[in-house]
Amino acid sequence: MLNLDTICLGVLYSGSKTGYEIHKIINNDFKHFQTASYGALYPALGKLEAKSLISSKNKNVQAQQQSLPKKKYTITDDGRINFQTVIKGTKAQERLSSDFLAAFYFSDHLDPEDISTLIDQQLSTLQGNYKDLISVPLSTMPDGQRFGIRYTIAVNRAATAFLKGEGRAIQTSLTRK
Amino acid sequence: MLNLDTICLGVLYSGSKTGYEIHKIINNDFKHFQTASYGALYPALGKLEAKSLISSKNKNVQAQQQSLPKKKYTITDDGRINFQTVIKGTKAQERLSSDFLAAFYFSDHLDPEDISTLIDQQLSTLQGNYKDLISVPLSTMPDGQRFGIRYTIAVNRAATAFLKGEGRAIQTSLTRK
DNA sequence: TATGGTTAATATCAGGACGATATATCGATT
DNA sequence: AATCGATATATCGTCCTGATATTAACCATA
Repeated sequence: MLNLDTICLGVLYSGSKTGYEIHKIINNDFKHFQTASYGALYPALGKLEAKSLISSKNKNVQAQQQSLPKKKYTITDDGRINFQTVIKGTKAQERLSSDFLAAFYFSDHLDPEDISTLIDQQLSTLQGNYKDLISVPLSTMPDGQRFGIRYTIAVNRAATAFLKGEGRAIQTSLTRK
Repeated sequence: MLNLDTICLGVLYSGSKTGYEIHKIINNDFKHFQTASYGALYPALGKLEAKSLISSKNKNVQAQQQSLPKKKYTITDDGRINFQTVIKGTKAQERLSSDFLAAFYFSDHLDPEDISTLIDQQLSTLQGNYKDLISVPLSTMPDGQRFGIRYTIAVNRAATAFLKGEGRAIQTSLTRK
């Protein structure tokens, strides 16, 4: 699986950014396939800098001995080479971890209201994601990125349709017990 | 998110099992929503036993000082109570981490053959998953579990259909560059 | 101009989880 | 008797999450 190091290099490929900005990009633009916490991000950036795949420069020049330095990170030539190599070797792996499906697997231990709540929560998550996905400017983005968004929309639609069509049925079926 | 402790309790709820058996159940029956490595599983079982939510017994009685003990784990009454509580409080959260979509996001750095390979790999993964999903005995399983399988099948079908329908188009579109 | 609230920004830590590696046991076939 | 695949436990380095803490910059309004 791709690790956060590579994702960071990919984000920095198009221009220098602060850790905070990288975090925002990953958890907004990439959120349908990747997220990252600060607890993972800053160590990753530190490691990349130690390996000279990125470099950093303080935003405020005179703020030498500031306690929180506010750096801007820039990808190096080595970093670009490393990214190209890794991304070309990437396999189409993916991993889903779903509490929604886990809860359903163990639904013997739930009562009908719980089932109802789960379906409502899942539908609301799906609809939130959908809203985000259709709001991205498809026409102005690269083909590969657009393809990813449209793939994700197709999957999202199927999930929503299934829940809307069969959600009620499973609730009544489970209520009958 | 549900952690592995709860998943283990859920697996042991229906009967005593070895760590190896628990691993097999999670990575076969649960694989569409959860996986677990041994490196996560054995520490989790140790922790659960320390908390008296499960107990263990050596399979071979006379094998006291055996180097690898071969234990069978059993859920305790406290374990059952804990599981019921946690599963009832579960929210419909899920997290996808996809190298397939990440690679597409960065497809500027790939050439047409790479794109081709990625789509083939993803289709083959989807078809493998599909085969597994339709081979489970839907008619004899609890409603909640069947619902989860059918939901997963619906999503899988949509993904496959999208890739089959539009995969060729994206390849030619990216080749034109 | 001060002050105070929101957003921008960096950092660390405990606890979970993965992936690789090592090792031991068992049953069946050769 | 040998050996091979399946069963089985365990640990370690590394990565990631989620929580928490702290600091800096920006801007409105009193």
